[in-house]
Amino acid sequence: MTFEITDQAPAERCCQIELTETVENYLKAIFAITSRGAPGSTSSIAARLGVTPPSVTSMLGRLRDSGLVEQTSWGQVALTEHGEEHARGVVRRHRLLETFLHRVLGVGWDEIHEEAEVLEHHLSERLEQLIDAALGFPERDPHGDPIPRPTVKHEEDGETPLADSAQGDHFLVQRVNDSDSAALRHLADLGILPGVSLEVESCSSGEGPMQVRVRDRTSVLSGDVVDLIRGEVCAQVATR
Amino acid sequence: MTFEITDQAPAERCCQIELTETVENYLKAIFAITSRGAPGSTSSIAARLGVTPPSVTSMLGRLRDSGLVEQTSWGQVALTEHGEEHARGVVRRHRLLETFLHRVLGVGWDEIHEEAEVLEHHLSERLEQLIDAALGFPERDPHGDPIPRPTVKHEEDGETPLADSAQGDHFLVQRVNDSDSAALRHLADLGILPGVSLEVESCSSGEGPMQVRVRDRTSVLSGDVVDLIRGEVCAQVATR
DNA sequence: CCTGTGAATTAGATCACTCTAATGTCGCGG
DNA sequence: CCGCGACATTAGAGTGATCTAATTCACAGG
Repeated sequence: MTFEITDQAPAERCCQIELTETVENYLKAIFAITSRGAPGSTSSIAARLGVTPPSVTSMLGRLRDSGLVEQTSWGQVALTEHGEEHARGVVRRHRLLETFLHRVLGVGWDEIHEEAEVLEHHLSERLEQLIDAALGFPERDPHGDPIPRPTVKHEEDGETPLADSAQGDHFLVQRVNDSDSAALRHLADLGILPGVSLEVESCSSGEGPMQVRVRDRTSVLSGDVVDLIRGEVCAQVATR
Repeated sequence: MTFEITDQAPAERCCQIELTETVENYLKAIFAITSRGAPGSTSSIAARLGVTPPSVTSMLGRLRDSGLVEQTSWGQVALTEHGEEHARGVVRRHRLLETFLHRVLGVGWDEIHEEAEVLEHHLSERLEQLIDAALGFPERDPHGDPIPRPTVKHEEDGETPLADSAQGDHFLVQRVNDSDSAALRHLADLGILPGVSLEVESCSSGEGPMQVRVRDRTSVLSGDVVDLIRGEVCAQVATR
């Protein structure tokens, strides 16, 4: 029986840890996992970051000591208020950068993610603000994902996965997960972008591939690709 | 027809060391020191990077093993061809970024250095090229420093230090060292920018302060500030 | 109620980068 | 020619981030 009380004052002894790129990536991973409702397990974090579970355990110890995460049950963690704030900041910079690179430098829809993935950790607050202003305080990035305002909570995952729609449904694409360049190119080729409406022509039960129609073109999307798309199921919709 | 393809990938062997931010900063420091003609001593590198001499010795060992520097005599190093190429790449990205931040985001003359100092290590080749093109392939950054072309050698230090000019000389400012924000603000206040011509009204022998006139305004520059300015001594010049 | 299984953790090691303290090496002035 | 001062290097240690291998833990099936 361990003495896991750790009731040390949750006072403002927040940041004894250095917010390195590594730490930010851990926070971002935990944020991404837990904001979808999934529990923040050691192995899920390890899988997402491409490291081994022991590495995660070790880092979680440091994050816990700095008050950025808290243990909820055995092997489960959640971000504290502080940790979530930092994580949202990283996401904000990521999406601002994507928007900036796309609009200002013309970097392709499918390439901005990798660039932003690096730069998000090295953008000063000043540049973040300047970019935000230069873009006219955008609310969504080119993939349709919402750009969190600084320190203001936002709804990360309001939309429905495409996989949840049924045959015959009309589906308004609002967001496309940006982590896979090849998939993004593929979707762009098919005309599947945020703001585009499509119709579900057939779908296997469960999580198989789907056949969808965009305007007059029918395409088959693999299950993996389907999982990247979120939006709204619409009873009746006019093609935009 | 001979098949002399044996030596096809010599570039592959060079990088057994990871080009981390730290390594790039060492290369940049050595480049900055040796391109001024000074010998690359352990302590000068240590001083420039704000680390202790033993740290430098240790890093130099790794750089030597990777063929990026070579020992010239006791405690003296110089960049190899490879090392210099990398160093110039970093300088190129630094100056491109300064130009970009200044022209596109309107970041102040005196603030771009700190931002570029971080971002230079995280700019992909693709973004480097896009920024270069978006700026119209600039040849000099906002401080007047030349932007090296990729892989093409350039003359780093063709100009004369202001300190070398004599009383009565007309001096065309071409470059202002970008490492000191406060000095840059001060010089901008005095109207001393690249492309501006000034007249030396008086100077102490050696390296003391100087009194200079820009248009109709006379200013006294401390020795430290004088050392930041490079340009050309002109017999006769029209104020631009 | 016990045990097997899978996940989490601990143990022990490595590598990069840094430090302080101790030692080595050069070159110059007496 | 010797020693002294300045500089470089070696020795030894610490931190961050990672790994593999061994161990511990929680829970479910028999």
